[in-house]
Amino acid sequence: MAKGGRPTIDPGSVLNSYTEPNNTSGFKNDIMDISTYPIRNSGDEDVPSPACSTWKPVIVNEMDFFPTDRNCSKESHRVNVKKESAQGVMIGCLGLNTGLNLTANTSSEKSNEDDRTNNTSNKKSFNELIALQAELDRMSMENERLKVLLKQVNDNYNSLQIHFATLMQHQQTRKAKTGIVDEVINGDKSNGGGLTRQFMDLHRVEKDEPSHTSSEGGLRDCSRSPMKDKVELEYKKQKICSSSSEIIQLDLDKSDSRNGTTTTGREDSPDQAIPGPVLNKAPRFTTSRDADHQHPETLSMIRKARVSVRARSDGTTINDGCQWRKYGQKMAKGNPCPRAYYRCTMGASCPVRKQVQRCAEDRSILITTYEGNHNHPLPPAAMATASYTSAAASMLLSGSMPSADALMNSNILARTALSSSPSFATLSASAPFPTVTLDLTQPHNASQFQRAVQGQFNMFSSSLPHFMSAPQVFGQALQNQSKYVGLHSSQGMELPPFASSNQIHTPSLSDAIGSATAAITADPNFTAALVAAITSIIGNVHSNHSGNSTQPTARNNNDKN
DNA sequence: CGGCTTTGACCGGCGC
DNA sequence: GCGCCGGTCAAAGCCG
Repeated sequence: MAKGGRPTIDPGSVLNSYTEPNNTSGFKNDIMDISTYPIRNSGDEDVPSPACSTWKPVIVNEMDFFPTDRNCSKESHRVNVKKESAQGVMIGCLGLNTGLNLTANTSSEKSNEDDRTNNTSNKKSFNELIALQAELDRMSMENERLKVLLKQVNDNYNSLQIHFATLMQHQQTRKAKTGIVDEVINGDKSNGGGLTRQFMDLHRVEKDEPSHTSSEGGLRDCSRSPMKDKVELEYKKQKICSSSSEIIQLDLDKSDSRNGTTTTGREDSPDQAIPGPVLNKAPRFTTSRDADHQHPETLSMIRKARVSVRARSDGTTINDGCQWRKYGQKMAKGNPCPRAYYRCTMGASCPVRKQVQRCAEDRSILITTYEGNHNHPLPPAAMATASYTSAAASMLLSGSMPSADALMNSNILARTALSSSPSFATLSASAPFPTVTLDLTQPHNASQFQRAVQGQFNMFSSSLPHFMSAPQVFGQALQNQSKYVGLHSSQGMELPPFASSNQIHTPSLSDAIGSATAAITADPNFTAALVAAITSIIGNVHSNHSGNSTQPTARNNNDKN
């Protein structure tokens, strides 16, 4: 307990849990966007899973939602026809003669009370008939609508099936090529996690022991009971369908694991030894170049978009340059570590919140999830590193952000960087709110991310002629980052493993990203923040991996000194 | 005394 | 309708 409050458990000692929900609660709110999946024609053959031939889709071609009602209606009308035809009322089951002959009542020349009674009865029956017909029409329309809906669901299901099969094929191909199955982010977590992790489990399922497949795996083990496999697969597919709109799962570890070494920055060219991304699909957010036409839902989604940072830290929270006030702490299901809720107090009514929780599996990992936009200027310390996660967030929100051109460019960077550094980031729109997770627990993740960004910088910067001066931002960014170091050191923050000894003052990229995430939306000019990100990253790369610092790095070092 | 943390209560969404 | 769960509120308490 840092200050005040009733004595209780130290949140720092037990804080956390990965932001991905656990299996029991991580899927209930998931929305699946299958619109981007390829639509299969009804005549297409089912594509069996390469992992298990027993996977057969259940295709429902058509369904009559009101067979009973319709029969009843027909029968009812049939009766009515008999009943009314004598009075000139023509009624068909599928069509109603609206030119009803209502002159039957005119024959009541006797004008006695019996006739009036009969007329009243006839009119009543007629009204009932009209109502029934209307109801029938309504049901028919509803039936047609549901048919269309069912067809869409079937198409989407088939598309997902193809997509899944493609993923499995991709996995097998890559495995055959590399001989090593990737450990994805949080790959050490066997059963926990939400959709992302679940998807990862699918991703890595091929290497799982058969005994592990009872709950999570089993897709490949076709030697087991086909029926059981089918059931499990269907269940898994349902979970995916219900929870996954899309995942861009990037595995950085594979390049290193394949090489058996940790890449060390500048020696490697950005486009070298980095496999292509496991880009399952494009983000579901369609690109909109017209900010004025943003839908309220989209804007709301932007506000709700979250950036999660996984970083090793012994402190209760990572220092991100912002001021936070804790306003709550809860025990999250599936994680023995409590989740702490913080609110930004730098602005009068700043809506930015963050959640801090320790990873259940590895409590040295602190997961910080940021949400919201700062409505106040940020200190340089926060601004400098805010952009680290800007790229990730921009990728997450690609096409949904107001500034179209800038975001397109930022997406270029984000996609390039992240695609070049698989496993550094996991993008998930499946959660209740779209979330991009930056995993900085692996040293090479950070270094590869830096390297990837660096390699793309020239191309990227050329497309941003209107951006603010990169060296300017760069110098300030690194200067500000250097200020973090002492603070973090005093808080027991660990230095990044990739930082060389002679650069002991180089800030932890994890911390930097943490602070960046906190301030991710602080800058209304998102592109400027993105430039700051690029330049900062480049600076870090140079300062971390090269004694021959580039000018910005040297400048930074000078600033630090 | 102001500012902060702690923590139980409360609220709303969601699934059954 | 009920229970679960995540998120938030606010009173209580602590510290400088």
